[in-house]
Amino acid sequence: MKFDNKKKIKQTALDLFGQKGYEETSLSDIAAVVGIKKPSIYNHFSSKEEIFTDVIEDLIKSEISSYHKLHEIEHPGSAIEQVRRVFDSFCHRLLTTKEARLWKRVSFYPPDPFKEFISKKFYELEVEYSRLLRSIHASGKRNGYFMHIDVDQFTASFLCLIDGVFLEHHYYTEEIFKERIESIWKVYELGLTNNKGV
Amino acid sequence: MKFDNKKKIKQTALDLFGQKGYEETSLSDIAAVVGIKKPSIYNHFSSKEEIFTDVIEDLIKSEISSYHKLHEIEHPGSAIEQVRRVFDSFCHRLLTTKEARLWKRVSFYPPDPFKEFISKKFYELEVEYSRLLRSIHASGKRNGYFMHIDVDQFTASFLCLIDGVFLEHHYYTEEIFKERIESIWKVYELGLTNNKGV
DNA sequence: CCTACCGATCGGTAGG
DNA sequence: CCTACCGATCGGTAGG
Repeated sequence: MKFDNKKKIKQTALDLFGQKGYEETSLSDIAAVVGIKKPSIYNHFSSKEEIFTDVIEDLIKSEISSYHKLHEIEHPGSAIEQVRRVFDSFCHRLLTTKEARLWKRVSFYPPDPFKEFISKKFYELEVEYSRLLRSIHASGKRNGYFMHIDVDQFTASFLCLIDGVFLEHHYYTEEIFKERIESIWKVYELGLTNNKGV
Repeated sequence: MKFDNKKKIKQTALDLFGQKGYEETSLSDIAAVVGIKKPSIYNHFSSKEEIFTDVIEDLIKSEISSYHKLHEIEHPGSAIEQVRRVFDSFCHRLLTTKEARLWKRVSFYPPDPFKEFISKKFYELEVEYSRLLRSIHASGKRNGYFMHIDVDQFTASFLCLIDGVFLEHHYYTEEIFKERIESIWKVYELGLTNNKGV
């Protein structure tokens, strides 16, 4: 394949940028994994920055298309079951894909030359998150859920939950983490289903 | 003052390590802010790594003593009011101190040579968090709160809340952030005060 | 795709 | 506290 190494460079960059960070990953590191020498990278990319933007661009596209899919499929069950399903799907993606690992790192600590670029991409993704969550909130509301929770409160609390879970995943071992997820969900679910005034 | 510059180096390192990260901060950067030349740093520290561990050690001590204080003072009001007060105090610390900014960065993405060191310090802090939250849970329980939430669920959900809030702070402007905090708290409070079965 | 090389910068040392 | 310097490594280029 003619473009095999270009793909390999991008996959390796995705992995190493996510593991060690952009600045801490050298082009020699990437070349070594691909099995070529550093200058050969310049046959495919004109700079390290171009590799980064290419990789991020790909990753955003795949995130967006995955949220589109989540949005289009049928959502059987109660609103709470739907939220739980989206929660699981977000968590799974967040915890298992290299794309999510890199995206979280750079949205949290963007490398200096990319601050503006990252924040633009961040708001593109936000649109997708919000669309999905708003639609769940609306359909839940029609069925008598979310009595004391408006759509902005729902969206904000859900995204905070996801972010918190993501951080916890960094701190704890797999076993402890799974227990914690259930504890966290329990309290969140109690919040969503509270039907009396405060 | 004889140790003036040693203090200045540590304060500058605290600031720059938190802003740009450990690897991205050079000793020349630090020296420039302090107003000396790079080699003069070695009059006070034997290596860059020593500066880092010194700074982190200080920061952990000050975090722990601040949680001791939170733990010792009187906690008037309902359990929910107490939790909100601790929430505000965590948030305030997290969002305004250089110590918290650096600590979050390195606990989340520890520089390679310090992975073990950081994880040891992380568990020291956990002990303090847990002590405080467990005591609030116990006193709340005695007054009829937390009917459906055991102490581990409370602790896990509270720490997740705090971590989520911390990430949100990175993403949004101050105004949007303050709205989001209230939305997030609203749902969390509904969770804590839910008195009916699910 | 490679070897050979560039200027800049890094953490750290020598010597005063 | 400084100047002067070290070996290593960085992103990137020349030339084939």
